[in-house]
Amino acid sequence: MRPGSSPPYDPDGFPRVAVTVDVVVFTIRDGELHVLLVKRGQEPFRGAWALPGGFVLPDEDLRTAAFRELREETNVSVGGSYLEQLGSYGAPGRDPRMRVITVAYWAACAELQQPRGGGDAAYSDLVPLAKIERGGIRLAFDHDRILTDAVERLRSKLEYTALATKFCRPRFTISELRRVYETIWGTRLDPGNFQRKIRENPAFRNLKIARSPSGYRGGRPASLWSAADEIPRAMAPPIARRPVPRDDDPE
Amino acid sequence: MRPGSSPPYDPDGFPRVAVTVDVVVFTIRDGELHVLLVKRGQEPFRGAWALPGGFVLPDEDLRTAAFRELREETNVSVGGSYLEQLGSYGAPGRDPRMRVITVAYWAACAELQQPRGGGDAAYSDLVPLAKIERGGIRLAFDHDRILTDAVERLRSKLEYTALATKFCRPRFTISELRRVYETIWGTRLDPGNFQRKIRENPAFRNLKIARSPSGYRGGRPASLWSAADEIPRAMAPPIARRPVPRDDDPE
DNA sequence: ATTGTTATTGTTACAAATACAATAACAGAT
DNA sequence: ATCTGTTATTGTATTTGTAACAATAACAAT
Repeated sequence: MRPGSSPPYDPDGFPRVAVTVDVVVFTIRDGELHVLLVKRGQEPFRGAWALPGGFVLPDEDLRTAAFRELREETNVSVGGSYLEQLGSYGAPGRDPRMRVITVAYWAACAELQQPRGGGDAAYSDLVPLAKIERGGIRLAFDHDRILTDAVERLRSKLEYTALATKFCRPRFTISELRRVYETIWGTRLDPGNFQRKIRENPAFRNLKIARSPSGYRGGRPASLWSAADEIPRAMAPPIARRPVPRDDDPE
Repeated sequence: MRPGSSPPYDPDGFPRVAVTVDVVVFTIRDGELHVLLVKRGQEPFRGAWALPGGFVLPDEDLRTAAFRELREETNVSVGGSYLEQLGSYGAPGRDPRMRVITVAYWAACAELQQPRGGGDAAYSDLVPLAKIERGGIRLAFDHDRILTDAVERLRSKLEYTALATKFCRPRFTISELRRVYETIWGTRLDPGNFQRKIRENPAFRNLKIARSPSGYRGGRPASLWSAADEIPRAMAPPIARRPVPRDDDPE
């Protein structure tokens, strides 16, 4: 049935459902993958960690709503970042008060400014994903599930797009890029082979300038690279994810 | 903002938004990829082709709603088929009457029974995708866009999952499976190499029985196979999609 | 038996990924 | 200046994977 017909269950012609957006923002800080969370200032789940998000306004695009809620609740703008729709979550009862369907987005960001709570969020901070995955933190609503799905999507999208560049500054060295992969996958990659893969991949552009000497700790200066496209496009061939030697090997 | 707070723009605490589901059902008929469509019996877009779909009921899961609307509008049940969420489409103005956000699903089916219109659908039929892609048919709302996204997802998911089995009966021969790939990709695949790939892939199980002699036109009887899992899981290695020699080669 | 058709297996050539070694380019210490 | 530590980058041999296509096997129909 569509609006216009008159279903018997609702005099208004359609059921009352609220639509929200929630955003999973990933960033790397101190060599660890972090997620941007808010601490809820309202019931239900008051005081619990949750994904930033909220209502879609009457004349607002879903994506726009995601950007806005993020800014309102965390004071974070993810302008040049990658933002993609993850999917919708609408199980009845996922919000104890009423029927709420949420459209989840996820983003990959370089160097986030320090978040600051706002709106319904009492507080906001970047939380290490490892802490959540170890079970140390439980999220409100079904946000655990949303986060799990987002992590899976992030890990797999790293393989076949140039998404990893979004975790770097506009100009980066190949080993910085490699460390992004290693951090998110929890693996170690061969520097030589990785070098070659990036060099031969048209999704990356060599700027042919050496890294400025500021803040580096000896060794041959790396040359700087940038992503060839604003939007991380599909790479051929992909970067293979190794069978995961999970534990950090001591060499 | 979340329900519970009191935004100034709406006395009820949340904006009035309708949520629908729409379903893209793919099947192969007469060696051609078809999509299940309905002919609209109501304004707007009365008489135009559209994806089957409609309102989510107050206590209904999104996926359940997709199954239900499909049954109501087309009389088609996609029980053992693969049904996956595609994404949500919620641009303001995508429905001329009011704000409607739709959650789109897509399905891969073997051998559909003949559809029959019902509910808001005056009529329902399987339409060859080629006809739509050639511009012969325009769909209502933003359903063209949804369909395009679904086709893209289908084509790429064929590569790295055993999804193609869902277009076959529970037991199938390798060449039937190959024809599924060839139909959907519009390519020709080497029978020998394809054979080997399937045989060595743990996502497929050899039943070690030959095809029953009914309805076959000479040649060595093929042995029958089935999918190893109910849900098409990721395959390693993937089946490579060839650079597309688009035109059907005359040999 | 012969022919036509499809399934299945083999073989070879080629392309790509990997492991690992070697070299290059620098900073800082001696 | 030379040495040492560190990182970037290139080279190479080996392994692995893929593709093309030829050959064989198993049947039905004639």
